[in-house]
Amino acid sequence: MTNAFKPLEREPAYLKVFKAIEARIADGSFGDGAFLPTEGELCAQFGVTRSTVREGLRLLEQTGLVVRGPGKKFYIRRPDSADIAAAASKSFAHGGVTFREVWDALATFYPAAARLAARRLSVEDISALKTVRAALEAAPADDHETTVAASVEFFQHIAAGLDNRVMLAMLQSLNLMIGDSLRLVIAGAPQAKKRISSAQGELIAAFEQRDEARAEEWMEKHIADLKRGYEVAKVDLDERI
Amino acid sequence: MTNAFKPLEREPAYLKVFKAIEARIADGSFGDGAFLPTEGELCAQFGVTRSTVREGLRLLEQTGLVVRGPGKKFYIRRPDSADIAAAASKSFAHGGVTFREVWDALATFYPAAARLAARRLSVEDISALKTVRAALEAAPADDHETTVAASVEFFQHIAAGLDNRVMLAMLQSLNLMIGDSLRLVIAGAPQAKKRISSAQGELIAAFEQRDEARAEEWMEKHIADLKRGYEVAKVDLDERI
DNA sequence: AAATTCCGGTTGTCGGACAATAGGAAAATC
DNA sequence: GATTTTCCTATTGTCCGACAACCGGAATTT
Repeated sequence: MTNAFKPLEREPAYLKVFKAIEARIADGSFGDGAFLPTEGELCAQFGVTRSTVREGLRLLEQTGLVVRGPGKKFYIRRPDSADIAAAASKSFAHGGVTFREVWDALATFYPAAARLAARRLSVEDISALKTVRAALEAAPADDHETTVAASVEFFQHIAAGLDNRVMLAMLQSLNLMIGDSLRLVIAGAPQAKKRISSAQGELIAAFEQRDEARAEEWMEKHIADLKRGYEVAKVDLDERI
Repeated sequence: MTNAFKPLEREPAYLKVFKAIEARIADGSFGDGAFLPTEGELCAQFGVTRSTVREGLRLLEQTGLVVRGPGKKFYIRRPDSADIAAAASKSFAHGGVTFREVWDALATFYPAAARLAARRLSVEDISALKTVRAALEAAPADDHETTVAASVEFFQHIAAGLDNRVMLAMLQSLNLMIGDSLRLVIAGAPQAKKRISSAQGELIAAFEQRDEARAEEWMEKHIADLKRGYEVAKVDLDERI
């Protein structure tokens, strides 16, 4: 029975529309920022109805390849690291990953990133880190909001300073996932702010001296410390995010 | 002019449909694997027409939260690491990241992952690695296809053995991005297969001895080696993927 | 009991319709 | 002439109704 026919692929038209437009965007037929043809034109070109075209456009929209304001035309926009990070962290949340997995990833990837950061961060990046830390220290002790924001922002700047969109997106998605829960940790541990500030100080020093080993070491400590705060705050690490 | 009205957010109905269903999936109202109501029912529940419902469903579909075979009902499916990795690598490609960025990320993250793997890989994982390596060695020297496949699969198994869906997805998306281009490298470098096999052997030994430092070191070497092959094959690392 | 036929429910696609709005052209105002 | 206002057109967001294709199961036949 080797001569049996394989089931022929019946692809819905809206999917074909999606793929066709996606391909054209990928190969650069539309410049960045260019407008997509109107729905009416797409109907004519593809020979399908507007309903079908619109379903295809919705697929495109969700991939982040095109965007539009209400009532306006679609325009092309390449997804940037923030988009990818947001989409990924959302998917992780839906996929039911646990806090443990996220912290695990942080503890594995961020020290390596810190090592690279010691090599790669520009002086502007480093002074931006100093600004973040200054904001942290200036905040009153009970201002948890600022502490959380400064803590995440510190990570954010390091990731951005690596000058690598792939790593940026990945580290950023980790940041997004811990961001909210970090609030609990910081609110629950009285001396959290002081310890964070101290770790940030060491990291900045290591970056300035281009001391990779020290940067890695302190990043490890910093993350382990934050994670410990989790246990103090009695958050179940095996809980879904 | 502080008392000015802010533009009121007019959210299209199809977006509301999307968000409503997404929220219900997230909070577990639908069990995993459960079927979504039919389009007709959703129309009735939301009080909108099928066209609108369908646009919302297309958004859902693209996020990977629901899937369906042709002509069948949607059912709920949590996105797994492979989905996230595929979506991310596609977005990276659209975002125009370069080979250099991907290799950079590989060289940063994989050695750290290897260190963790030395701690965490089960004996089954390790014997799976041995199987992959055996397949590589058994392949004829000019069978580039098998070499590429075994090379990627080796990485894949390490990532999977970390027992962490977040890291798995991230490493997997890196694997996807290099997969295709690795072909060039291996076809272009005569002794590539031998060097890959040797590195794999060292890595396996390190994993078996739970020697983190050695695992990290050889992973660094392995990746640097592959990357060097890139330069030999005269691939422009600053080219878009 | 097994195979066949039939049928209802569901999806994929179509065509047309209309209100709301963004953006530009034309007219009115200064 | 420059600015404001008014209008018009193109486009989107939504609706309605329709129909063919198809899946799955029930009813029928063998």
